[in-house]
Amino acid sequence: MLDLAILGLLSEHEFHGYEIRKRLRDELGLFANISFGSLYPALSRLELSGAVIGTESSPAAPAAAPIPLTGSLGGERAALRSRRAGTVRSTTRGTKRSRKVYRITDTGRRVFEELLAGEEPVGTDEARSFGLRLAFARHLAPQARLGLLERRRDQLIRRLAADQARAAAGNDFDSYTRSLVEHTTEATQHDISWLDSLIESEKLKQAAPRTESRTPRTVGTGSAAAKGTEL
Amino acid sequence: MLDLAILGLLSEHEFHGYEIRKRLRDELGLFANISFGSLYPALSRLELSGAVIGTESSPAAPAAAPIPLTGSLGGERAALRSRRAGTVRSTTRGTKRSRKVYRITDTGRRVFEELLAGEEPVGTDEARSFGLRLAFARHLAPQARLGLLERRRDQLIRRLAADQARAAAGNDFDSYTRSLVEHTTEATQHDISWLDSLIESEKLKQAAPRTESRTPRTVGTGSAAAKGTEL
DNA sequence: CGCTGATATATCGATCTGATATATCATGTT
DNA sequence: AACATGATATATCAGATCGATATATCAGCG
Repeated sequence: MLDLAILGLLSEHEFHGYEIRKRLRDELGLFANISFGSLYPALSRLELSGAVIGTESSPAAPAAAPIPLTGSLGGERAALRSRRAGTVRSTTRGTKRSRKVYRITDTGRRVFEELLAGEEPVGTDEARSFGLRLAFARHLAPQARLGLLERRRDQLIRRLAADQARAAAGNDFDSYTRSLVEHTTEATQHDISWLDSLIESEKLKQAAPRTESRTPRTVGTGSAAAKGTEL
Repeated sequence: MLDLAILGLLSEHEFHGYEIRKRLRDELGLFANISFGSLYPALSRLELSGAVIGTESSPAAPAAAPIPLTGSLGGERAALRSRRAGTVRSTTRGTKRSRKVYRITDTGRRVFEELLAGEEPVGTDEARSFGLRLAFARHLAPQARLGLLERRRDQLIRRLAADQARAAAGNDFDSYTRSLVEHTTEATQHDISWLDSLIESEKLKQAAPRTESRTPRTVGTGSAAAKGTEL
């Protein structure tokens, strides 16, 4: 889960831990506020497995060139952004505090693709997981993307059936519980409608011979990934 | 969280672990499928702290009366349900497998009331937590109940602001992410409308001097007011 | 008769959360 | 100038939960 989110962010450009947390919170909003107790261990894990490389960007060591990197442009932008736009101050000293900037590796990209195209978890945080995958859906091949949407729809259909069974069986519910069950059912229905519209527009998009410009490394089609047929 | 759910269920009548899991899954639907790795440790915890008492209901010990309880009607029904309706078989041997039936204590009731009336957690599972509290809201005093609803509404208002900030800031989002953000925003708005209607009907209910019959142990604010609505 | 699936309890490792600690710097307040 | 506050930044800890797995009993099915 978190690995996917981190690699997804880092696949666009490099970040340090704190930035990752902020982006996950402010941009996606899927992880309300990733705990540092999740984030930093996850980064260590990923570094250990070779999916990312962390470069110490300490202020006390201006000796060794401050990480040239991919042309340093992405890093520069990130650093600037983290410095809260403005206050040009740079020169030599005082880069706040030593930050460890993480870069994705080729291995990491492969892991990212596997995670993204791989099996979605069922249960507790399927919603969060789906949201995350959808946010990175542009990295999926059209086929895999459609599969993602349809598997999610199936999940929701099952959930709706459960919701309705609850609503039907619960005659001894008090008014609060009944209202809760009804509201939940409606929310699920709303989710399904949304999925339907996503699926429809996705099919339209794939039917039309769109020779779109930016094709950002799609994944998922080639392999023998069990598509919707697994239920 | 789980403690509250367990105590809430047990405050109505006794259950064994497996039943608790089923009820939480089938009736409330808030915990998709409580893990046994959560449930059994939680029961042990609660037993250790004196909030519940577990009685070994082994098939080899038909001696001690199998817990009469609240007139045994509720328990009977539960037992029957768990036995999958029919096959009267009982006599001496083979009651499936030894079950440990948990009963709430007075301490447990006090803990339940504290948990229910206590601070709601912010962050990750505020939604689940609220749903759970709402399902047991009938045990709260009208004042506390209204407070619960209003605090939840405040949470959602803040969440909506965050959602809208995301939607406004995200011009570089792709269509999938944008759709996700929009859908999330709509869902939050829908939640707020729901809360509004709950709050309104709660206020109406409290304005009317309903001297209803069954007052099931309300908690929260010192005032012991009446609570109607068995609808 | 064995197979599958439901009932029932228990434990394990992994992960995630929330809290806390430590440190640097920018800003605002008095 | 002194001081507090709050953002930036990394790290670690205890506790809760999850998903998987193990074990065992029994019902229904073919």
